[in-house]
Amino acid sequence: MTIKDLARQTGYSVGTVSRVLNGQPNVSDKAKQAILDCANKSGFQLNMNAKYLKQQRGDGVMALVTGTSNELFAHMIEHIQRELSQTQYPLTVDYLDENEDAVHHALRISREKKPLGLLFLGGNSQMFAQNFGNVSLPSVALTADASGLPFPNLSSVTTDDAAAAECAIDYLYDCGHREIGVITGDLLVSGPSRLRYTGCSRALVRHGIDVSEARFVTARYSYAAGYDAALRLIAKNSKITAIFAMSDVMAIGAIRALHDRGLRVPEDISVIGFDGIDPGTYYIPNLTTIRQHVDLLAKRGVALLLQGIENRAVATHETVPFALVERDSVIKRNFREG
Amino acid sequence: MTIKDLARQTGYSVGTVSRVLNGQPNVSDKAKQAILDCANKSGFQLNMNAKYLKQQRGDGVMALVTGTSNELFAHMIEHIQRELSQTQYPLTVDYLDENEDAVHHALRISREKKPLGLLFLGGNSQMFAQNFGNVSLPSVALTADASGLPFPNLSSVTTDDAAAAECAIDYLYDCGHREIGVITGDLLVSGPSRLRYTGCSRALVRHGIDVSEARFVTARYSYAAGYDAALRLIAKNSKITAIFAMSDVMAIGAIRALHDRGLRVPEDISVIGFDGIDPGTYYIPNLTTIRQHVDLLAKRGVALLLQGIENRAVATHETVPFALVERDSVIKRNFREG
DNA sequence: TTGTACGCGTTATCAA
DNA sequence: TTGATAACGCGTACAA
Repeated sequence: MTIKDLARQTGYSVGTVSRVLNGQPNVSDKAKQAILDCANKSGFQLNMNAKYLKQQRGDGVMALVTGTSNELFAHMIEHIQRELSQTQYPLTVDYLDENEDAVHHALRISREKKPLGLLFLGGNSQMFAQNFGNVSLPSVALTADASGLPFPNLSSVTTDDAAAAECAIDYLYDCGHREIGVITGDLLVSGPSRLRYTGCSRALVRHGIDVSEARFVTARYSYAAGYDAALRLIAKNSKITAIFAMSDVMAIGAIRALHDRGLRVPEDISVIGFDGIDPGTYYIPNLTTIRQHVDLLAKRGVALLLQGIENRAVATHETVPFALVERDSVIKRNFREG
Repeated sequence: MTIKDLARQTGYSVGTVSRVLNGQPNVSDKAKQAILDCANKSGFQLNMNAKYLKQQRGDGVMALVTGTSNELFAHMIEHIQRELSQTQYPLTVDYLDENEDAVHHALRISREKKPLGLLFLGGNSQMFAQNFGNVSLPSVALTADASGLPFPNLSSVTTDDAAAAECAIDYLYDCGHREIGVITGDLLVSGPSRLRYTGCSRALVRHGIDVSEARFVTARYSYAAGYDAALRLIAKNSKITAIFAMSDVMAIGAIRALHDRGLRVPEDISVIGFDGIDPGTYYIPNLTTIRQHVDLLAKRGVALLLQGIENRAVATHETVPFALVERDSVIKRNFREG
């Protein structure tokens, strides 16, 4: 079934059929009726390959999500969808593997589907630095800070990761914790992790706590890695009374590990996470965390993208508020020292 | 950058360039070198629209995953990937929204990308029943039983959901529970849920427990829905000592709800889940569950697909073993009655 | 071993 | 308001 067949069956030409199918003007109601009827009856679908091949400019925006099962991004996509549904731009989402190069993919997409704009969820800034120069579409990076990058068409919206991490450490300190451990993401590949590390250091120094290597362990963003990391951390430093994990997923893995070692959370060790995803809400103990403002991230991201598309606005870099969510995985210690 | 440009730059013709890019024979090493060099240097990428449009038959298989953030399917995809990497068939994965029609999408894919075979993860059997007649590619449904359907090109691999649910109820019974509640999926849309319901009934009847409406509540497969469902269940039937939730996600939501009502799990109420996904492993209490054999599901699914592709084998319907994973969310009751 | 030319299904331009 | 026809970028007979 092609538009050619539709044309033959209805007695019109492919030109007219195409115009009807794309809702273009200058078609008689009679033709529209006949063609639409026939299309529905036969379950006709346009071949997008041909459409994209011919079309020199699409009409939607595309979101590139790096890292499949990522709760945070999943929610963000929902909000983006909602924002975009207020506009005329359809959204298409592509899911990429953790280790795929989002920018590389963006290049292909630009040529093939020719969207009006690009939304990057995740992906590390090194990718952007290296290859983004070749993409010419208005783009915005969500949760990856691009403010240091020299691209006039790449905006970004992020949580202030450094400040947020600082807030987490401050909170632990205020609860009386002095021996604080941190489970970080991979500082080499994750921009947000680096920023959060910076925030941690700043807070620790400010409180007169040494920023020794013994406080930090690195992990991938998974339950299993968090589990493992917690074990390494308490092996390295047995006096720890509180842990800041740079994601909720790692925090949950960590709590489980402590539990399996016979340590109670929060009575023996407190744990604070980062992100504010669903599973933390349903965990026992209810996970104390720094919540990223997912809907604002989405809302501002879409707004900046539209500005880029409609006003050719130059790249802007925004930061969005976060929130400390006090729940049950951090406890106040009785402390004598201050 | 098109193959035309590559041809011009290297002095060869588009025919030769195309042959090189597709690794076809009858090309001089010299030409191969020159063209590949030039392609790499310029970061050339084939336009897949044009490729698919022209190609009358692809060379890979496609997996259609219904329901984005679904842990079970995410793992299954990994295993499928692994299986397929042993073969010559590249895998492409498409993620569909919960409420999209996978078969509809399959139809489009068949025409546009022309894969050799289709793998359906999720999707309900009503879709298959209604529209699958139009797809002619060898296909296999994973976790959706298609044995009742009259399609010679649609195989299926499932866990024996009825037996598995029966096992869950038996286990609760053996642990001394008599007042058992069940959180089901939507019986109207979910085939597996219906089968599990059947298994539940069978086991309850066998144990002389009434199959009253008061034991059952329906929920979507989410934490929040599980939470809500547990509340409804204990409101309906306050004597319940054990709950079988038809997914781990619902089970976790349920445990949280019970916890918030001041009920301890498993001391006051036991909970058993279904699936065997990661979060259950890291939950506290460690979630007792019926584990689906994800890697076998993947392995057999791929095997059946290959048989369909390579031997035009007629559809086969298999069942794969499950496992009762005894962990900490179910407790043995002291019971007097037997 | 290489080049030429046609067609995949659509959009878009131009003439009718 | 409609119809013919030229692209879009590629694969592939077929000819050279």
